[in-house]
Amino acid sequence: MRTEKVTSVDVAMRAGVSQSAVSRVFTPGASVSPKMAEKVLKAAQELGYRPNVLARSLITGRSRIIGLVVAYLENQFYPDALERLSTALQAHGYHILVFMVSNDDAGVDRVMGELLDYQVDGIITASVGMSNALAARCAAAGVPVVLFNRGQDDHRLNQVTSNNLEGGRKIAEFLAAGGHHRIAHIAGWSGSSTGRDREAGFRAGLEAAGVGLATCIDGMYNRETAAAAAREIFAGDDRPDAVFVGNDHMAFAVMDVLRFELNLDIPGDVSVVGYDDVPLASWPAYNLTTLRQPSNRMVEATVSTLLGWIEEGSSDVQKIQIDGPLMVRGSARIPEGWLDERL
Amino acid sequence: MRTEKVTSVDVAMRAGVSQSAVSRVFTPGASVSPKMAEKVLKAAQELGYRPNVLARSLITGRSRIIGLVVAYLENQFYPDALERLSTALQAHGYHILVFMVSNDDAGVDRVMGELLDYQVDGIITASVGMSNALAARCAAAGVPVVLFNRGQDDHRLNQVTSNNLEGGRKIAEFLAAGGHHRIAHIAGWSGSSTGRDREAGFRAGLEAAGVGLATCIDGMYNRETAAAAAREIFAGDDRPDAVFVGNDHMAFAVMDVLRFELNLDIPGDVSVVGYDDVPLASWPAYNLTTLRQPSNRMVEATVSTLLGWIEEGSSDVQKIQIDGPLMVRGSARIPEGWLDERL
DNA sequence: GATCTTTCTGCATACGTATGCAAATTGAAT
DNA sequence: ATTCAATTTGCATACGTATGCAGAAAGATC
Repeated sequence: MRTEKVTSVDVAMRAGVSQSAVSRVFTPGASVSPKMAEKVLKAAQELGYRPNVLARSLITGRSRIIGLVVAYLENQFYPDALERLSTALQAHGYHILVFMVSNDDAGVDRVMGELLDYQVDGIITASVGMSNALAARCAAAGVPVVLFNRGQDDHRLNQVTSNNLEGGRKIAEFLAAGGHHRIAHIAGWSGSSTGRDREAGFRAGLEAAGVGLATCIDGMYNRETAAAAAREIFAGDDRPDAVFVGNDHMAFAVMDVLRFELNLDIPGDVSVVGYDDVPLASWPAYNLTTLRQPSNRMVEATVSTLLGWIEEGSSDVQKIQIDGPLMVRGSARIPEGWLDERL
Repeated sequence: MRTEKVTSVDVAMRAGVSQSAVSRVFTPGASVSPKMAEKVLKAAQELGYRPNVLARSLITGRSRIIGLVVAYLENQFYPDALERLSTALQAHGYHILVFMVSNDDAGVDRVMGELLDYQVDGIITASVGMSNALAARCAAAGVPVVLFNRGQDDHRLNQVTSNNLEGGRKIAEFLAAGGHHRIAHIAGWSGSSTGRDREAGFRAGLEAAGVGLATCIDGMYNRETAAAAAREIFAGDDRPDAVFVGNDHMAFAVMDVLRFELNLDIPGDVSVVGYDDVPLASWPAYNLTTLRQPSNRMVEATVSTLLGWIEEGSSDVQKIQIDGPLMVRGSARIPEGWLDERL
């Protein structure tokens, strides 16, 4: 069953030329005469030859592999991003090697070793942080890193996020304008920059509008935790009339609790706002008002940053924040005249 | 910024031994004395040496890379499977290289070339078919293939699916027992074995129960197409009282149309049954009755088949079908006594 | 046609590792 | 201590490709 591979040497013999000639024909921009190219391509065709990427990488030092580190794909935002990233990189001749990881330092640490073993040309972490020691190791290995949807202070790490502060602020403004009085927040994981920034922006926005924040619980970006938080917050008599949930994935769980366990009407009794605008948010069953993270533009920025470092040897660290619009739908009361103003 | 890599030669020099000794220390099962191992590991530690997987692959002929071909990650079933596959393979020291592809022959064809260029040890296609020419090419290259959630006649291709025929039959039985009279089917893509088998099983089951199939439209595994089909089927006066939708992903779209466009009650006016049991199906907003594809067991079967071929040189082609239970929830009328019988 | 440039080709070597073989070391057995 | 077997080690080479260098071929110029 094991099959003899056809190599550049085989092609060279068949075409009656040297191995280097074959190599050059398959190396864009190398110096080859038209008739040499023709001979070689013909022979290659006949033998079914294709260059061995791995062998090539050994000498060029380029593997055309990008390592993607990701903690979980349950939140629809990430498969969506993965699909876009993969497609975009594929168009540039790169491919994604996937590393699933538990989102703690030990897990990331272990995986990062394997990652470097594969001689990846670059690393994207999706919603995963990185110890400074690791950042240093990647830098030492000459492998550029882009944190996707996660911020971090380290001066070696590129990062692409939405403008979470501003996003939180917009949502506060929207809810305040809607005349809500008791506003709650089920926050994103406080161990993540996204969670912290959205909360900070939200708090700042409320303060600016002169409205207080009634309650705030960390939802850990987890469905169960968020559901439990919702039960707790909405148990008492003077329940909130609005809640901003740190991402859509949790917001769906919260809406399920409010509607099906507590029999509350959305948005009649409570307004719910999420963050991300995953596809599901726009499906009628949820119809969730949410702040869009423009994943297409985030992916674009991620890819161009990464390729800039890899192919053009760039070395200025990018900290890119991308603004997204509030997608006003039916899960939250819409302030008088709000939609008109924005047309 | 480019950094000199530390190689086995560097370690050898530092430890005062030969390069081959270093190699052996890092090759499980090789013959090395304890004190040699100690010396080498110490030097390796100090220099931060780790073996280069790519260079290793050049000589062993094993890349420890599995190519995953996938058409789209919108249907939650696939990110879920991807996560499980990646985790399982990681535990065996393999990693997944992702290839996104449009689900037509040309797309698959193009991508399969790139795939082989990377010298992958095996290929998994998720819900993607493969021309016989391609199957032949992979066989010729000695690369085993497992079709995940897709059947195909080719005798060289392993495949792991749920028992789609039986699943379709179970659903028919359930709907018939529920006393439905006008039963419709929005089928999975007829270009796929899963779509065809589920439909065939469903038809057979209905026939066995003496109930006719009112309408059947191909939903192409696509939300929009399925929604359009629902509008068409449920437009007239004598609308169906039940519909089996070829997968959950489409079923959600159908439920949205029924509820929010046509103001029908589920399951009061119409029963809806899906296929897959993705996580979303159990969320209260949909609470979808559906046939579970046990993705954990499907992944297990896929991984063990693949590793059997790769590591033990197995060569019997597996066509594995895994039975799944019907998850009875609230989207379809439950036949009298049905739940009791099954306890 | 002779000379000078330019373009093309082959030779040799390098990338980082694994492994067959023979030499060297160790240990056991006498 | 001597012999023999078993274990460990180093040497040399191979994997499949890219590339600097020098020589060959092909054009360009007069």
